[in-house]
Amino acid sequence: MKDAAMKDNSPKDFIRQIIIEDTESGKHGGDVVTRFPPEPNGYLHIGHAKSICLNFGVAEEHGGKTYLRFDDTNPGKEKAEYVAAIKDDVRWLGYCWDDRLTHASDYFDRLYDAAEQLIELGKAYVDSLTAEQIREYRGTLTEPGRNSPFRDRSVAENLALFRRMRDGAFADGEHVLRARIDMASPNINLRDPTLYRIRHISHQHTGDKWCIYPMYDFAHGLSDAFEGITHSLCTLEFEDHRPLYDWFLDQLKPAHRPRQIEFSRLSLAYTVTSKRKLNRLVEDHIVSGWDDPRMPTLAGMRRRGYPAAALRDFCKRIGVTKKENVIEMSLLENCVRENLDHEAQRRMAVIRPLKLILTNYPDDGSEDMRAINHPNRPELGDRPLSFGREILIERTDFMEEAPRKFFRLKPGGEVRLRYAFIIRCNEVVRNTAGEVIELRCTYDPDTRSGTGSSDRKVKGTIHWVSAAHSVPAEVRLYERLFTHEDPGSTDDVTSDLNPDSLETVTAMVEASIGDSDQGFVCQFERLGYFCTDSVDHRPGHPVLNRIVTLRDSWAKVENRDIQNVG
RNA sequence: UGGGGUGUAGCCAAGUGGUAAGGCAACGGGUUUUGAUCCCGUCAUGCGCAGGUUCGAAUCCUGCCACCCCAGCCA
Repeated sequence: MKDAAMKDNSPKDFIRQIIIEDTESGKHGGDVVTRFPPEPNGYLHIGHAKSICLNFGVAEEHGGKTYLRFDDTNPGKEKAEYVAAIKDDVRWLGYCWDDRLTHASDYFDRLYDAAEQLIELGKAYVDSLTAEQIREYRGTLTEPGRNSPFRDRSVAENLALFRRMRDGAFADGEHVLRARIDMASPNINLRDPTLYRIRHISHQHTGDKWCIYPMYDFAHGLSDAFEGITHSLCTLEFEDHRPLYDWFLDQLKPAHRPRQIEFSRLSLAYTVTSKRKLNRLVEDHIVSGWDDPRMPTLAGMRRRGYPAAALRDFCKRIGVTKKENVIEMSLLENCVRENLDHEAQRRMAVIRPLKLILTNYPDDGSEDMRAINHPNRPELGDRPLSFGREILIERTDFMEEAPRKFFRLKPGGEVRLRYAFIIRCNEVVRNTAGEVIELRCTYDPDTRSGTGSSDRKVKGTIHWVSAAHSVPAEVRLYERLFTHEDPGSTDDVTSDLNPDSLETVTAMVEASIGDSDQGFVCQFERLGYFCTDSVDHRPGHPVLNRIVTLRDSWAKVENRDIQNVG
């Protein structure tokens, strides 16, 4: 009964449909075992989140297991720093691999044995051509390749040579081990792919134990088999590799036979998801690091304040198909806002302050207002908010020549200061340059918020902060890092960088922000969602990252107001 | 010019022979002491194109077209 009620009837993507068919038919004894196999050569980005949520999600749905496996077959590109960061990111996203943390390098011994087995089967040989010669012999997309002159070495000779490769008898590049398949195959991956290459370099996990390293195609499918992976989910570019993936299983007949299924990568508009390019931003100090809040990495998004739940929701909403896709930024931001709207307490802040004097308020007077922490969640309580004669408001909340649809403050106009009084603007004070530097207003004492007499309605409500009771905070406002929707099409990402991607300003915020603990997330009324920076947080003078703006249309409303002036 | 994939709205995405779900975006309206949230409404006579089969086609057949991936001793 309870199970039926909890049954998820949402439409299933094609991978989930395959898995349901497999479990119902009893394939693999009904088990579901997946793996997330990153190469530790960089930090994880938003694109990896899709794979993580898919692999861990699909296993969870069937009471299955998921391995976190580091695909570390190419030392020199890989670092222990990256494996630590990847573990943090997967954990942060909310997934748990328990004791299933593995490395392709954990299987180097077994992989080596499998290679010898292939040699004995006559299905692999040591080739002594140079890399360039191998390329020439491979043929082209339209022309078949030619057999290497070393293709027919005897099993004994191959075995001897391969063992000497392992024992360090040769320099890098002198020999490789190749599969003997078909140099004329229309699928280039089947034209005797390389299985092992010589690399005299130390490995982030196995140190100097090995000087030969297996290639992805050879290591991956067998690692899947060793771990009992039932469904090996990978991206579309490996589709052509599937015949090879299956070939190894056909030759070596491991006890367990996994199945590779491909799906399309996530691409996000205006976002670079290439480790090589992201690495360059870090190396060139264009950003402060992999966790710079502008970076599309999971570490960057975490530091920026994106909730992990929002990312999980995003991955659920984008779906899983085989179609190339470009997801709009607005979908991600909607997921973030939706999650934050429920969680974030409301506060007031002023980013571009404009001084406002209440001429009929006592000179040294002050009083505490009550401000609720969340308009839709009374259980989150309220807080005192100090009011005084000198108030700071957002500069854009005042317009001298306002269009009719502008219902914030204008000369002679009335507006409510949220949680406080209705005020009227009587006088505009300018400096010698003619810029507005101060507003002189009067307040209506009968309109105090929360009192019975505060029924009087005005069209606009603006936020504010008391000059005497607010504290400064460093606030980072982010625009998109890249200017083009598909920055991946440009090889030089730096030419695509938005110079205005980061604006740091000092804002005046409620004192309660300055006192808040690390990790505080709030919505500044009418400014967007912010969080205290997990790295730079300083009590009393917090550093705040803007997570997302309130809504895209907000910017448009402001533009419309401005346009209407002329 | 070889092989492997993919085409449903501005962006995603269901749909599996019975008359085009849903989300984001956009637009219009209502509530609101945040121009937020929330609520209501509008948004594909049409499923890459052209034929065909069928009482009936996004779904089946044929032929085209477009786009993506593959020639690392990267993953």
